[in-house]
Amino acid sequence: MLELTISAETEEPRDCKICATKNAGFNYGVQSCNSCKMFFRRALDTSKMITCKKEENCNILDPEGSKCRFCRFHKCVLVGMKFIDSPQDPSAIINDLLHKDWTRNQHFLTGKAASTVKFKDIFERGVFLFEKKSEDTVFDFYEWGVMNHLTCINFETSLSFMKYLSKSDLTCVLKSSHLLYMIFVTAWRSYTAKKEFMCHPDGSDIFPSEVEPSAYNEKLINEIRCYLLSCLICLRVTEEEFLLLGVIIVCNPGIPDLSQTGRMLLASYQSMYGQTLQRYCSFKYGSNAGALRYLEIISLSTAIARCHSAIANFSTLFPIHQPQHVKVNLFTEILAFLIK
DNA sequence: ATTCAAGGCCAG
DNA sequence: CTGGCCTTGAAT
Repeated sequence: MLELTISAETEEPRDCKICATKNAGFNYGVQSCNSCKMFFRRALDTSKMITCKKEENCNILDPEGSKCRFCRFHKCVLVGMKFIDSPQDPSAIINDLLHKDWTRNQHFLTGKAASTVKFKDIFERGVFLFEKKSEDTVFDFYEWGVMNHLTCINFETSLSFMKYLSKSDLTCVLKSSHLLYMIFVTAWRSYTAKKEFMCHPDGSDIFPSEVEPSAYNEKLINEIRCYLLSCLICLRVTEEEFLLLGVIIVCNPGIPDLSQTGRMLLASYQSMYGQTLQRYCSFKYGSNAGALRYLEIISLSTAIARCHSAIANFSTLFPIHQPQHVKVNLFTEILAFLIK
């Protein structure tokens, strides 16, 4: 009787939660064999993309599916393997973001989109090719807009957690979060240039020149131009706060259509960046004022969402009020895809 | 954590 | 078919 209970309890739960090998140990917080531990460690180490050649649902338990690195890695995540070293050094995280953001801004200020860029390539994973633009190049609204999209997407996809996401999850993230992030970047850029309304680096408008402001509700136009920017000015947002809130927005796990592993991955990274922001705030403002400050910065995302919704309203009204000025180009294609 | 031999995969 | 490169799992 006693013997039966022991054998029943000791044999089953010892299996590796990923590949079902007997006599698994305990690694990364999960019952797992040594091979899966090594596999997981290596998958985290490499900066290379891991992809599935089939449908991203290979069965790790059958010998055929067990060869798929993507599906094995995602099963590791699914059964709960911890993939973030905790706790992370806040200054290392911030420095990494500073560097990525600097690169984004350089591309935006000095580059132009390569002529080969097509709409269908934009939301795929990969590095965009930017060409140097000459000193005397003058961008119109649409050219600034395309560069803003491309450089922001390039930044977003360069974030460390993006390489873990499946193709469809990557598309979900970009489709739901990219425009919010780009709006925030545009407001930040105008804020650092000490402007009182949103504009491009050369001071040109964030509306196409053919837009006739009097055809629209003045409140709507002002909301897009000024509301978010006035929040940044009012809060005197620092660069670190901008960078961290930016990634917190990009790794929002609450967006629709994500796979379960995608949600878990994003949630962990969002929490890591959130903790970094908390620690930054309490370091900079003291622990009491820091807690309040953290909430103020987080609540900026409401202002970003408000601007986003105003832009969505505007782009619905534009073809109604000024149908003769509707254009089809790369910028309007991207916007239509994001707002639909 | 690092090292190593074996096996798989791809290009020539 | 062959050689080189990469991944893997077990041993150190």
